Amino acid sequence: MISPVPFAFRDFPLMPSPARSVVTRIAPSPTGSMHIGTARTALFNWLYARHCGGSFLLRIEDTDRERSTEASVKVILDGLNWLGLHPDAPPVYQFARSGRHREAVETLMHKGGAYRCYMTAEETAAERERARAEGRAIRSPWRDRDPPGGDNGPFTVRFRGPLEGETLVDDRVKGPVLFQNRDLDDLVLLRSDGTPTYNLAVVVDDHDMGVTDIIRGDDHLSNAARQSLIYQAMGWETPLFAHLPMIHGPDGAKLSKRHGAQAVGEFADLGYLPEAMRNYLARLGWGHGDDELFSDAQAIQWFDIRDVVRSPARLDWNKLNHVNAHYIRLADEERLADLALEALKKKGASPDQEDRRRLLAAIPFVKESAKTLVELSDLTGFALLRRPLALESKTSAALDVEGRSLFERLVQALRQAPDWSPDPLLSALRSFAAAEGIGLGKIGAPLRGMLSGGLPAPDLAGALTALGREESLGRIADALSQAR
RNA sequence: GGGCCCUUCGUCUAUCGGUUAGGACAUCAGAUUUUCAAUCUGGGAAGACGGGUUCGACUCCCGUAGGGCCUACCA
Repeated sequence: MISPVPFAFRDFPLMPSPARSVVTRIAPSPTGSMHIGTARTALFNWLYARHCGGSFLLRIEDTDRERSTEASVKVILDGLNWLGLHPDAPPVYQFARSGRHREAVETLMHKGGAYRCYMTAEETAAERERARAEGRAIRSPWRDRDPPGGDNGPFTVRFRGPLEGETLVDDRVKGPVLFQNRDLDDLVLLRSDGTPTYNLAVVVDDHDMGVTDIIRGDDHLSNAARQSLIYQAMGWETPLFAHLPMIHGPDGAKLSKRHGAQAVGEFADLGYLPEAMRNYLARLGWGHGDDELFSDAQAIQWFDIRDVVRSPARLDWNKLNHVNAHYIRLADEERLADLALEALKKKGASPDQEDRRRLLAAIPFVKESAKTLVELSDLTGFALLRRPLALESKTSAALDVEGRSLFERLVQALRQAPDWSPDPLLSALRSFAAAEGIGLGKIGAPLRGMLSGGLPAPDLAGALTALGREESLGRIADALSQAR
């Protein structure tokens, strides 16, 4: 159970220019993890708000007291924070506003827009079955009954929707969508325990929060019709709707655990950078010509709700990896070192300052090829090994009498290098091979083995530089004496 | 069952009646080569199907098929 934190948005001047500044919101329910689709919806709301110079709000939809938990609220807050999508005001907790919701229902009852329904759970279930069989919406017998006198037992409050006519949802991504009012049922506004339901609470909160543009998943498209009716009954201006297609797994089915990841926290653990997620997610369902890799500033500048795609998209790990690799190359090396350190800790290691120093030295030589932070930390593993390294058999095999003397000469050549950095080291290696009349491959493989102990490593000059002069020569010396 | 939404290369997408249907990821071939990767060059790859409308349809309309959402005192 979460303890609601009351928040009055009147305290926060959200609309500096009250005229018609854009207000968007993300409204997740804290009932588990934060789905990647929710993250994308948040991203689009954020991009749109930023593009329009409006505000982006967060509302926690915790009216389901059974399923809402405080831990899930934290997951949402952490997820948005990690993604860098910071709301412009403290979160609104929906449950804390239930008094206001009841007040709205009260108003609606006075206007004749709602009524008490005394159907029992069994009666409702039976009516639902009948309605389904007859291919019509569920109807309550209490709709047109005179206000019942006496005690008829527990009741819900239902919306009295129009039986005729039609409701247009002029969706900005789906286009105009027409609903026949007779197909819409009288939804429950207040449960028999007096708590408000979702469809009522969204409308009241969105109105009170001044939300001008509702951008959400298209699983809410038909709800938009019901909600429009409530706005009208309340005499409130209906916001603009934009319903985003959903994100599916690589196989086109609803994205779930079995597709590798589903929650934003999992993507973080898998080693994806938040800026890569923003870029990739932006391209899922939205595009700006042929642009694939772009900054937040560009996305904000370019974002237009009219360019949002109508059809659902599938999560593509290959492309995500590609985008992530791009941002790893761009990332600051100190930051990457810290992130790689975290990845190491998650694997159970307990790296120290010396490890961080070695990591940082190696990162410039591996950041070009790492697709994720996990890979990045794997690729730097060779640098973290402590002397003496265990040699692979194929390495020691190359160190027979002849091999040892070859590498002793190589050590001399390396010592002559004017500077311990990639270019001089590479030319030292090349001219040594030429002087010996052998190919680089002849010395490359064993040398790599001596330096990395068999772990993946960058190119030779890079590996030597990453390790530094002392460590490199030390590892070679270890190997030579070991092979003796 | 009813209502609604969706359908361009394997994937993400461009096209907004007239294009050799473009790009990106993936894939294949080649180059490079000191493992793996990265990188470079090149290739293959698409309008679900059937009807219309039109001089001309990926683009507009209708139907079919296939996905999806809603149809809760969940959100």
